[in-house]
Amino acid sequence: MGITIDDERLDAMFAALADRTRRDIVARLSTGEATVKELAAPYPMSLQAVSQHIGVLERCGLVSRGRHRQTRPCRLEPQVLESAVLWIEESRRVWAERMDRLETHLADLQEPQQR
Amino acid sequence: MGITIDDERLDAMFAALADRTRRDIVARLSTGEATVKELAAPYPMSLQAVSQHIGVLERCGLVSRGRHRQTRPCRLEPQVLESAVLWIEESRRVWAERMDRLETHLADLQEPQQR
DNA sequence: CACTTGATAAAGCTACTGCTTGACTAATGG
DNA sequence: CCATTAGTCAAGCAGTAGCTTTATCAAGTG
Repeated sequence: MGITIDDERLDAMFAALADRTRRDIVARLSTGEATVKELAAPYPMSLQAVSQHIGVLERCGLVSRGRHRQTRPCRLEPQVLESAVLWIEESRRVWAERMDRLETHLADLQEPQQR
Repeated sequence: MGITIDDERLDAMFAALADRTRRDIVARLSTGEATVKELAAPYPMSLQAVSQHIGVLERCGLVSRGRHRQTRPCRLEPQVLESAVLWIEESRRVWAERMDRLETHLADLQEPQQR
């Protein structure tokens, strides 16, 4: 029971976000579309390397590429970020509930039974 | 400006969560402490492999290991999960704000200026 | 047409990951 | 004391990730 999110998608998404350059690109795209060349400009690596990073983001659904003249404008697809948040929040929820029960239990022990 | 979270920590955390076995261990630990042996039991891999996975989770602050008799009870440290959620929510917030402005702008274009 | 620009494809190289096995340590129990 | 249990350490190996360089393609521009 509980929300089950596709494991392969989570693998790919977390792996994609585990790279600073790719997180940077995601943050940049959250402010609007950009071409590969524009995205590559700030980095000391080749355009090809950045294109490969975008490929990783595209494969896990975080980014999509369109076509306009010779350029391939990239845009963020933020919906899938939701699945990562859902997974994290689920673990935190279970842990928090357990801590609540634990505190209640400890309080019960401390306070002698009133009967 | 805005919240800046330590990049190395995010690298390590997202990389740790990019593995199904490790996500599984995190989920298991959200329901309570467990020893290495207990955590390893469900998996077809060696105890050493699971111990290494726990090491990865420990290095990024998601899990801590205590000592009790011969065992090393592991427990979840869910606070650091917060930084991952914060990073994701920041990108989504920026994107959502931009979409709001875009909608407003499009509405302004559609509706002729009233003056 | 040839040339430039924006981008992908493919091959190769280094470094790291996930796993294995074998050896070791540390605490408990006969 | 020796044996067992729980776990770590270390070496090795196959597979992958992140880059590079070279080559190629596709869409303007002179």
